[in-house]
Amino acid sequence: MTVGCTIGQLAKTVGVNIQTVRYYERRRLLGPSARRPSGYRIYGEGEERRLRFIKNAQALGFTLHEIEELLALRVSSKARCGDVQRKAEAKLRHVEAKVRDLQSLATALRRLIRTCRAGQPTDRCPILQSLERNERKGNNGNRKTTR
Amino acid sequence: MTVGCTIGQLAKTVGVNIQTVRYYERRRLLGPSARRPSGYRIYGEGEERRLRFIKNAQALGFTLHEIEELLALRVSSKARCGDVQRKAEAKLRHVEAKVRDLQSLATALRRLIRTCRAGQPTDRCPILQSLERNERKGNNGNRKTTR
DNA sequence: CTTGACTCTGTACCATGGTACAGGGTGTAG
DNA sequence: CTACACCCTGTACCATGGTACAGAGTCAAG
Repeated sequence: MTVGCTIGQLAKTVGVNIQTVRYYERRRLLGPSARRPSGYRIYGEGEERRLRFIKNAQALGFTLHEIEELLALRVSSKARCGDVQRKAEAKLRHVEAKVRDLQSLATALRRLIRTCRAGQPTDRCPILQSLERNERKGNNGNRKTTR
Repeated sequence: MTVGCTIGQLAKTVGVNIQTVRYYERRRLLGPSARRPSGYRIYGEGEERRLRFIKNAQALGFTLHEIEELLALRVSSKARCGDVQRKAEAKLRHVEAKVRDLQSLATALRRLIRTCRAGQPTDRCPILQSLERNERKGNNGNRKTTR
């Protein structure tokens, strides 16, 4: 199965837009294993696995650029598991920081909801006030946490 | 302090690009409190707080569009805690969902990191291998988790 | 041989969140 | 009065991750 499929078949089986597959080719992430004389792209199982790799890594929050690096690691015979591990750990710290930030926001929202006595004007809302602070304690000027 | 500062002073004290301040004005997020006869924008403490609000909310992963909604709540003098409460509850569900997404992502990353034996060549790296799988179980086709 | 579905390339467009000019006017210190 | 830093508007451009369309060629069924 999928021994020499077209771009449309590949896109369908993996669940991706055809345009997106071609976009990945422009980004040098994917590329067909061959072309028919007519110019039609031919994809094999390797390419299907590679495309799934891209989509799965993306679902884990990696950017296409980071995925490019992971793919390079995978291909490089010199690279070691430790290289991948370090990248994953960096991403994990990234994600954990964001979770903490969001949880403190959720806590603030819950507090607001609890303390909200209907009738009080919004200029005393604790969450809104908290967003005006300057501190940025845990997250020292480092926005772009996950993006 | 900051009783009638220019755009450059505002940008500097909050740590934002001048162009970005003007961009927020185009997006109807900020706006100066007044203009000098020459057309120079004048910003007061209220605007500084508002700008910090935007940056803090952004650091927590809110889009500019969502921030617009939060600001609308804060600014409206007619808005009551009841209004805020409903918005806050919606926002909370939003944030909680985001936290869940990110936590499952973190769990997946941790699992991968644990199983990684660092001396191994990358063609046997469990992280990379797992990224080729088809399953997508916890996170059913729901990418765009963080973006 | 025709028809319809599919593919090709190239280019344009979308949203998001900015950033960078160009070509002018303003404000103030010396 | 002159410099120089700053501000104005308008427009263009950047990256990211796609998506769409035009106009042409290809493939397989009937």
